Amino acid sequence: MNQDNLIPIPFVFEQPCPIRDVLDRIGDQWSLLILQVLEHGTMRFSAINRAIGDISKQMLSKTLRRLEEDGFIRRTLYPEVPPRVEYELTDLGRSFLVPMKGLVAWADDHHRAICEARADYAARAAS
Amino acid sequence: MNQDNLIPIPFVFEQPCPIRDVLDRIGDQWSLLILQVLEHGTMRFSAINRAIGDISKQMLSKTLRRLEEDGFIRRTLYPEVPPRVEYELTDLGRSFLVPMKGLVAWADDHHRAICEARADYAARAAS
DNA sequence: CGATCAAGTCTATGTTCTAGACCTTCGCTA
DNA sequence: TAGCGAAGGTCTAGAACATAGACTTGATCG
Repeated sequence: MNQDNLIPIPFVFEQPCPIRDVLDRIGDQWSLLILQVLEHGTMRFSAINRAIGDISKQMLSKTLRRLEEDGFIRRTLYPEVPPRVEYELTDLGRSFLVPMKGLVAWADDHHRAICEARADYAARAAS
Repeated sequence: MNQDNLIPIPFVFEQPCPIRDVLDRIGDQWSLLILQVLEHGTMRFSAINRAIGDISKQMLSKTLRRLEEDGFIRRTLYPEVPPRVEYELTDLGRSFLVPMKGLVAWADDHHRAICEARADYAARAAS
């Protein structure tokens, strides 16, 4: 019935799995980008919006809320008119930047190789 | 018209941006998970499927194709019946594991803190 | 009086993901 | 000899999610 005893699988995620839990939250289109932007200091909603450029306000709002929920960022509302809201990294968020910078550096270093791989793939697909 | 000269923004992504290019591809629900699974060696389609557990075949197929396109993994088809297809990391893919392991280690180390942050947030939301 | 600001939310529309049926070709079983 | 199951997918229908853009709120400016 189950193949697992016939064909051994080298690796299976236990469920629930802490890595998956974190990666599922952080591994989306926008979270890493937002954290990267906030590295440069406290920022207001619209400033983050403009820094990223092509994120919708709804998605930004939702992602910020999730990052706040997970303790990566702190949200401070100043009840002025018009309202002012500032976002900044928490200690947890700042500590996350360390492994993330490794990822970003890798991306920077290997971007050319990836582009070449894409060109190769396209060339092979065409033939 | 444009606020950028009135309110300085500490950070703006240039477009096109290599970091965004890589992060947009790798930063999805499944790519990191698949690469992590493949760290343990060459695997067949259905083995990856079972290792991850809750990915749909379509998504797995699509994500594998994208990873292959970007040069992270190599796909080898053995024209037997039934067909056998094996996936393995390329050198590029393996080099990516280095920064990724940092991320995974961080996730492991800080999972508890994140869970606490979530509980705090829920408690504050309830009150 | 009307426009404008910031930080969102709401809505309509469009894109993407999921679950599950289906395809192929062969060997095995009944 | 008819039918089943295997592997690695693809196809389809429906659900979930993302986007663009209008709308809100209340003080301030012209």
